[in-house]
Amino acid sequence: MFNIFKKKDKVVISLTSSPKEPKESEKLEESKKYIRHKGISLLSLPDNYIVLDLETTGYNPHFDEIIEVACIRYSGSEKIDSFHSYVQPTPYGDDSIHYVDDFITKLTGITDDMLVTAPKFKDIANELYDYLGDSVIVGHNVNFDINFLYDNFLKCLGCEFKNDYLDTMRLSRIALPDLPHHRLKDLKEYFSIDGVQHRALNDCQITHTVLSKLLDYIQENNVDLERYLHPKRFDLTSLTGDVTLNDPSNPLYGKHCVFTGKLQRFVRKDAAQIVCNIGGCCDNSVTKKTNFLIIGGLDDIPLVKDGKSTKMKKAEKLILDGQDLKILSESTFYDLIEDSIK
DNA sequence: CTACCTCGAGCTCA
DNA sequence: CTCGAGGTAG
Repeated sequence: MFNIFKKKDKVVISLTSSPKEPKESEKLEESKKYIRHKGISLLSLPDNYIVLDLETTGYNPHFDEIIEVACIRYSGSEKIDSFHSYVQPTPYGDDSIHYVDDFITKLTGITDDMLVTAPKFKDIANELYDYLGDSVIVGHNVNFDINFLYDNFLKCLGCEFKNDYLDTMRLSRIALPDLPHHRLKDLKEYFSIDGVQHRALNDCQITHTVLSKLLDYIQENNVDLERYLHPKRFDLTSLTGDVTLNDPSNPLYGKHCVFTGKLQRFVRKDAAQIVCNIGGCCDNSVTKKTNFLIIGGLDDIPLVKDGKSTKMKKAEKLILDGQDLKILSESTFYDLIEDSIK
């Protein structure tokens, strides 16, 4: 099985510009050069994949550098082979050779001595690039690693790193939403996994164990990944009210309601539930059936310029056509449902 | 109905 | 970066 997460495909055609093109579009081309065209974030795996981890001198791919890289290739749950190398970053300071500061040494155990004889990234770039091939990359918050690799491959080889990837942190947040945190450390404890953290190869092993535990859990508990692969907006028409709470004397009873804008006191689904309990019915768009349009705040919402959403404009037109439709302010709406929310 | 955009909140990586 | 809650266009 091989799911694909939908993503806007911002493919940029490069270098077709002629010298006579106006400045405006040249600037656009220029800005596009800094967009990373990465692979796709997956939620399930093909048979072959590579677990990867980097140690770096910091968080920022722009200023910081890779000091260790490790990968393990798997076929299913079986380890095939691995790749490991220290990487020598550019030294800092004067005479004495310093590659990493105390904080990073303390965190990772990697010292200047270990990097003196290490290859630079450009020396391993080809071998690593070939090793990774077009395999799916697995890692914890793997975007971090992908971004470092992307920049380094681009710089050293002039090519983009476009491999698809699976992020165990994303998977964990979906599978175990009740965990307070989803750091690798937390999952290591949660699943009782042994091993010292912050060494690249160890972290690969830990990440792989986390991965298989998560996949087992997802399998056993029928976790719905489809929802994240094809996100759907909540369908208000699917709501069913509690009949015992129906209030035939309420003006909303038996009427069709639509919301626009952001409500102060509720998310829309909860407000819709209240309407349904009264005995009303909620829809997602203004139609010939609509009796009430409830207006939340439109200020923050993009594309609503003149203070009127398209729902509001449509409603005003229908009212002119004689439809039994009233536009309610948010506070009027609260007055109407007051009795039902106790 | 389906697809895609946008914003803010919350979080993890060395 | 991802998700959820809002929007629009076709």
